[in-house]
Amino acid sequence: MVIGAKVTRVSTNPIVYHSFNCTSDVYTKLLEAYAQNGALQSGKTLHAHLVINGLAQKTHFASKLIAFYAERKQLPHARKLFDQIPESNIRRWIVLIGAYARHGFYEEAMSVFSEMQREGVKPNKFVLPSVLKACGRFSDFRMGAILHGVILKNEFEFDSYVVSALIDMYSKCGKVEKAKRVFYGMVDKDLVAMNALVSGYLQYGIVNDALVLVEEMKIQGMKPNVVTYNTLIAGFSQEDDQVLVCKVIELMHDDGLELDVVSWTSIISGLVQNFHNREAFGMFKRMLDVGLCPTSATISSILPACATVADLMLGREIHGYTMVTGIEKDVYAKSALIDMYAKCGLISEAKELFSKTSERNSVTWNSMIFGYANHGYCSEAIELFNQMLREEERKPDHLTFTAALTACSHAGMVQYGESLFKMMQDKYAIKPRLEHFACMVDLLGRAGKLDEAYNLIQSMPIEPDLFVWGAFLGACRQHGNMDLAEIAAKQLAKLEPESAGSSVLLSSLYADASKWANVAKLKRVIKKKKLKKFPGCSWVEVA
DNA sequence: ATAGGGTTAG
Repeated sequence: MVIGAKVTRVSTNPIVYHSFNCTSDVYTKLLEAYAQNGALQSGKTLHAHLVINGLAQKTHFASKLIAFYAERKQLPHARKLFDQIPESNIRRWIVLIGAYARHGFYEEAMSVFSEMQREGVKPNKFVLPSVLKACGRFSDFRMGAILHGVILKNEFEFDSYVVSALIDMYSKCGKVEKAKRVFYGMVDKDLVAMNALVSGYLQYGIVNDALVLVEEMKIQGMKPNVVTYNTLIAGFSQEDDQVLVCKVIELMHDDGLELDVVSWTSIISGLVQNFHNREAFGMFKRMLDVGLCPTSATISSILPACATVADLMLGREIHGYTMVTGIEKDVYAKSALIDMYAKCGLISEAKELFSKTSERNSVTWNSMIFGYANHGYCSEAIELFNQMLREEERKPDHLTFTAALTACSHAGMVQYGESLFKMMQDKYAIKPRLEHFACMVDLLGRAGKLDEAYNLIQSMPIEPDLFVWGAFLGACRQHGNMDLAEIAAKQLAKLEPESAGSSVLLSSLYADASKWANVAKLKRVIKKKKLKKFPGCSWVEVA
């Protein structure tokens, strides 16, 4: 067997290894080769062979195997191996925590870090950036502040990786002042640290400070890179500020940089988020015209704009592209596709995608449950919700419960809905939000339990909004309760003076009750306030 | 080991 550059081409059949009676060296080379581009299956085969030869638990191999699985997002495999190694060495912890943080499992990253500390392993400067990242993404400021203490105590504050990660953590937690203080305390300010602070300013809405910082640092000789500019573009585009987006593009040109796929994706994403679907499609086309290939992020950004029957054709084309490129497997793109089909009413297509999915996150589940619930497949929605509860790797979140409660409300399942509302708080420690109260009011109200709905509203720990009162008013109308309807309408008038929605609803209520004089009076009020009723509309697809 | 773009919402 030849060992060296061509080692990736070696057969992955364990019988072949066995017959060659491999040495440790061969395994090491194989593992290193697989680490970069090996398929998951090849790695598993090699792993099996190491187990047979009693080598899997040797620290040297185990660390490499952990890294192999972690890199392919096989965190449960990585964790299992990790647990099988008795020896406690910080490298293993770094690999595992880093993998969790890189793949978005922030809670796991932090809990493994706590575990590491409980076992008496002292954090070093290599593990801290990953943990700080997890804190930031999870907005765990308390933990982040403790880590800041660890950094100072161990004199890690001169390590640029650690400090940049610290600034990023404070930025993500919305503690811009702290981020600023750390940045200005740096002796050698580096680009990554500056970019982290720019991102903090933007998230905090101090757009001008972000621009000023970049200009200031330019004067001091720092050269912004494409990451700096993309951060600015993303922030401005989300704010729907096309003028500033253009300004940044000009700055990029001045610096001799051109827009990359991340720049385009940021622009498209902002347009879609701000409902400029046509402009987003235009940008998407221009991006293709300049020869850039959309990534899974581009696809997940543009798909929500196709989630209407009128633009389904484009959505289908994009779906085709994801199948050809392999992007379809990406959990973001997959969830967006499921949502798109569901929103267009193509439940069976959504379902097919959902059932073929190997990797699902809460968004994937929620999209499908919402799809069912919003199209009247209430029992399917509830069934899927229960399946999610049974499959423990993904916990339901506040949107899962919104989706499930919506299904209950459409199906008139009052008791079950009430039990879910309770379970959400007691078992999953999710505080009810406005949308949950709105669902509950809708659920109780539709069932004619107006007093219970009203009591619920009055017991709310947060101020009811127009959806809550709107649901209540709708129920009052349905059941012809004028007294409670007037209470709701008054609250609505306070909340949404600029919209005529509640007044229109109230006027039809009065019409139902044959109080024509009141209808006329209301219509005058609406006219006087120049309120506009948004007409309902429908789309047909023209081939 | 650190910085940029992404999916669900009554």
